[in-house]
This record gives sequence, structure tokens and C-alpha cells, in this order.
Amino acid sequence: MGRREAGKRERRRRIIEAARTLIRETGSTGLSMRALAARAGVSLATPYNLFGSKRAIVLAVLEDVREFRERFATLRSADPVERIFAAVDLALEYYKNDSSFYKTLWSAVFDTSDQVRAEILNPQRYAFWQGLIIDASKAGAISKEFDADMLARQLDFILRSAMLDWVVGDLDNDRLAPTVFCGFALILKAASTPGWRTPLQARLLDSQERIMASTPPRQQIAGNA
Amino acid sequence: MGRREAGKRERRRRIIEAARTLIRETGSTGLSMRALAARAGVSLATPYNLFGSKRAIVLAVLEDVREFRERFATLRSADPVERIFAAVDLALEYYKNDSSFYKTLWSAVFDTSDQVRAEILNPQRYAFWQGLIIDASKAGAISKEFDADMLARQLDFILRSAMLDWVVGDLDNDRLAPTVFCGFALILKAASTPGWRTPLQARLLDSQERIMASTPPRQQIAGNA
DNA sequence: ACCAGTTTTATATTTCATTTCAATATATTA
DNA sequence: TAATATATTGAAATGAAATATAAAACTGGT
Repeated sequence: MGRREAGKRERRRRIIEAARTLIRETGSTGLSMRALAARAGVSLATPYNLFGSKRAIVLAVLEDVREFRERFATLRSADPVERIFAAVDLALEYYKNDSSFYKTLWSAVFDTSDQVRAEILNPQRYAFWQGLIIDASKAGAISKEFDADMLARQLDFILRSAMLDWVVGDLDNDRLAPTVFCGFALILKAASTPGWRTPLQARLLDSQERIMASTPPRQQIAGNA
Repeated sequence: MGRREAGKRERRRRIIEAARTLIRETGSTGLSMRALAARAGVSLATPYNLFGSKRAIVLAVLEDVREFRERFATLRSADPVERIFAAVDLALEYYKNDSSFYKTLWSAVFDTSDQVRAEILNPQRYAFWQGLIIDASKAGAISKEFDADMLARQLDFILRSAMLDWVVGDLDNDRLAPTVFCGFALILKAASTPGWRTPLQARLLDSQERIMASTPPRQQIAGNA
């Protein structure tokens, strides 16, 4: 209500926009609060008033990426399990195609220095996977004896750890998606009803194959390092 | 070789010891490089010379906790799958019984600001889970078509994400172990041979039950918050 | 005991996130 | 329109990590 709130929203928007630009231009290195405030045309204190911390701003940039949700909405797949993998694939494609940008954003996800994460980040992520699992459950793919909440959390566990490994360079672009697929397929296979296990098993073996294929033999790595 | 190296080792030891003490006494708050250097009886520059960064020191403290490995060595279980869960349980008991200390240490695991993690942390964790899986595979519990390396990584994914949620307070002491157990049971069930699925399924449902049991009804939470 | 090479030390500096607070501007409300 | 409430601003201060540098101390070999 009112112009005061509108002004705030506008300032928030400018700050997020400035953060996005700075991250794109310089990576996380150039993202100092002074540079950010200057770029957004506000004082140094304002971002703190509106967001609380630098980290909250970076998370806000990540949240602000709506493209993914929009493009996901256009994904139609008859098979609810396929839909889950399609969602993962879509998200990971975004990340891979803009690695340095998203690596910076995801770094903020793993920052434990404040309480921002629990409040902002989780509810949304959760709801997303949970919806997909409930769909799969309704379609009879997931056994009713498992809690959608629990399964959603486990899938999110896989994805988040894989993203952490990707961010720090333990998992390269080629192995990211197959690795996440393996984890998802394992969990979904264990929770699925008999008729749905075969395709999940196939996907599992296929993903495992893709990981091995993009992993150079150990000796060669050791030799180079 | 020589006294030079011995002196270095001694200084390293004193720094790790000082860090451990400071974390115990004050949590991460009191762990400033100045306090650390003073407590260890070295100059401010020395920890940087020997470890590189504050984070590397905290990770060194975590690595230095040998109790777990030693006590795990005494764990004897006929069933290789049981052994995996026993290992998780043992580790989590340590963490729960000394929450604030281990929360500080684990925070460093999720810090993406430098490259220390990839080099120091992963090989050991990996080898540990991999060994357990290979044992289970040899005993016929895990299907040979799955790569031990891949499965070890997926288990580690679950554990690490759960630890992150625990560190930031998204997962309380009561739900930590059942949540990790669920994830492990799902993955192991999906990778297991037919004869081994029933006990895993039982553990899965049991853990799920324990999560629900320790989760207060939503309405009550909302009312309090 | 001496020399040469390393490492530590002491000290100063830089950079950065974050906080504080009085002053000022803007919006809401009566 | 005047009074009140709210938010931003500017400027300075704090505290901590990390880096730089030269002097001092120590080690290993001779």
C-alpha cells in the first residue's frame, strides 16, 4: 500500500539488478557493498536496511531468476517421473550455460554464517519437489507408504550436494547431470511401485554409464596432477 | 626429516589445539586469527604460513578428530549393510553430543570461498564409504552392476546435505539421524539385491516413522512462530 | 663455530562487511 | 496544510581477514 512501499520495492529491484550486473561483470570478486550501493544509486546503508546482509542480496538474485519456473511450466510430459528428470535437466542446463554466474549465486546457498537460508530458501524449493512427487504418487508411480515431504527432502539433498561439488569444482559440467540423475533414480526407484521400476533402473544404469564415460581413467589424472 | 620439520609439526599441532580449545570455549565467535595466534603462542602470520587460511585451520581440526575412526574400527557387525548404518549412527552421535563444537567445524565444510575443500576433505570421506560399499557388494548385498564410487558419492551427498541442514538449524537433533537413515536406506535399497531389500525397506519405514514422530503437527508450530 | 638459506616474528596496511547515528527528506494522516 | 511517522543518507567507526615487508631467529651442513 502507498508510495512508501512502492519506493522500497523500486530500491530493492535496483539493488538486485545492480547485484546481478556486478556478478556478471566481475564475478563475486567485484561484488562489494560499496560498488553495489553505488551501482544501484543508493547509500551504503540502504541495502542493509532492505535486505539485511550481502548474502541475502545474492540469494535474492537467485530467487529472482524466474526464467526457470516459467520455462518449466511449459514442460508437458505424460509421465510424472519423466517430468521430475526433465525439471532437473532444465535447471542444470541453465546453470551449465552460465556457470560462473550461477556458481557465485549457489555459493551463497552454502553460506552458514547467518539464518537467511532457512527462512527464504527452503520453503520454495521444497514445495516444488513435493508437488512433483505428489503428482507421481497420484499417478501410482510412487508407493503410498512414503511421505512426499521426506522424499522431496531427499531429492533436494542430492541436488544440493551435487551443486556444492559443482561450485567447488569437484564435479565438472559433464558429470553434473548424470550424477544428479543417478541419485534421483536411486531414490525414486526405491520409492516406486513395481511397474515403474524398470524405466528407473534403465535410467540409473544409463546415467552411471555417462558418468564413467566422462571420467578420464584415474592414471591419466594422477599423471597430470 | 630434521628439526625444522619437527618444529613446524609442533607449531601446526599447537595451532590446531588452540583452535579446538577456542571453538569449544567460545564457539566460532571467539575464533579470530589474533586470538588463535595468541593462544597458540605464535605470531599472527604463522597460521597463514602453515595453513593458508582460517578455514583450512578449522578443517584441520575436523580432520584431527580421530576418535570416530578409532571407535568405528571396534564396530563389528556380521551384516555389511548394518555396518553402514552403525557407522552413520556413531558419527551422528558424536555430532549430536557436542553440537555447538561440531556445528562450527561443519560450517567450514560448506564454505566455498577457497579451494581447500576439494583437496583435503574429499579423498578421505570417499574412501571410507567406498570401503563399506565394496564390503556390502562382496557379501552380495549390493548388485554388482552399480559402481561403488557412484554409490559412495550418493551416500555422502545425503549425509552432507543433512549436516548442512543441521548446522543451519533446519534439522534438529531428533530428526537428523532418521533423515539420514531414510536417505541411505532408499539408496541402498535401490542398489541392493533382492534378498536384502526387505530389511532395508523395514528400516526405511521405521526411520520415516521416527521423523514424523519427532515432528510436531504443523499447526502448533505455526501458532508458536 | 660460522655461513647460507628458511621460517617466524612484529608491525603496518589494505580491504571489506557491517553498524551506528544524527540529519534530512519523504510520505501518511488528521 | 501541519504534525507525525518512516526511510534514506552521509560519514565515520568497528572489527576481522588477509597481505606485505624487513628484521630476527633458527636450522642444516661445513
